[in-house]
Amino acid sequence: MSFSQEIINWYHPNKRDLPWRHTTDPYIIWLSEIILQQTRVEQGLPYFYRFVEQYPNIATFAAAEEGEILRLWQGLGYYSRARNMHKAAKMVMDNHDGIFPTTYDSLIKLNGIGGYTAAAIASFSANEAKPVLDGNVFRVLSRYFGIEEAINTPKGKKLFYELALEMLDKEQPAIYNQSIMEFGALQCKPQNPDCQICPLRTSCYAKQTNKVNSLPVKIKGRISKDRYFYYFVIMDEKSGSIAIRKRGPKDIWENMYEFPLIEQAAPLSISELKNTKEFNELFGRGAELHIISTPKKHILSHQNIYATFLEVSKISKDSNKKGEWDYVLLKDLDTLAKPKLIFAFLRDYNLQ
DNA sequence: AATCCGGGGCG
DNA sequence: CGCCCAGGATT
Repeated sequence: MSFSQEIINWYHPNKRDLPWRHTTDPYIIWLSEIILQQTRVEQGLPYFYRFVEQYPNIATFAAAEEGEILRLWQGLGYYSRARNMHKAAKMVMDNHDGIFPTTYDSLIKLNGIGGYTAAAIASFSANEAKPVLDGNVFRVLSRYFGIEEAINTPKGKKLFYELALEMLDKEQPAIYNQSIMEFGALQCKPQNPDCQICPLRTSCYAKQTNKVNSLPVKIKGRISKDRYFYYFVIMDEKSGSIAIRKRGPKDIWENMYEFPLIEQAAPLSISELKNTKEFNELFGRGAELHIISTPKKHILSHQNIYATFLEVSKISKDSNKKGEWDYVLLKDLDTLAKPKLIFAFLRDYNLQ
């Protein structure tokens, strides 16, 4: 039996019952595919339900404010996905008459949709014969066929794409694409796959040559930078407000909310912090500082953030000249999209 | 071609 | 701690 047929035969009795597998609505499939980018099914599932309920169709999604979408996305990470979805939704309303496209060539032009997602939506919603190429597919193909070319180089991606296209069952691309991804997720897992029960074990190159743990090949990487954030909690007791700022572009957490901060490349003591030019510009010389929490390590894909939260009082009257922050009522804080680091702090210190 | 962009789970 | 996850955009 062919590789493709074996994969499909494995799928039917072993597949998970996932909500986006009960529809061919490209909008619903789009929601699920963007949520699942670099995200495990179990982590994305609750977000998928919330988005479908809040925005049941493309029109309601496009009509929402970006901040509202970001707030619903809060905690899931890679927030450019949410911002790009909003742009894509508006593009569908403006350029496609509100009808979500189902062809690969139309989909690939939408913000946040690349080769993988375009192939996924086109095949799942309209059975277009385009192969998906995600982490699961790279792994299954490299192991089964013994491809030692790195999966994260242009040369490797081209090689794997050609193989993926060759293996694609053109008669049933939707089922085949689902099958090979599910096979990678459940059977041909990254770590410690149980090859003894794999239906492909006798013809699998990696299994037969004992290379399961060394495939796929991936060029290393990921040097993490250390950043030290000193967050200032400024309460206005009379109005029940707290100081908040919105992050700008070209850095992490674009358009999300946090406290006023001073960032350093190296750790500082509290007295050193008070003597910085930045501190004086923000608060003036008479301001008082009290540590709320010791440095908390927050790990992102390319950086380690060490965040210290400090309470500031007795700030001078002419502080905040540059409008670094706004005051927001504590009761309204929940409506703003905040990174995990911030909303976890608010929760832990009962400010929310 | 390389780097950036989150957060979580697992061994 | 390092690796990986239904990747894509930017430089």
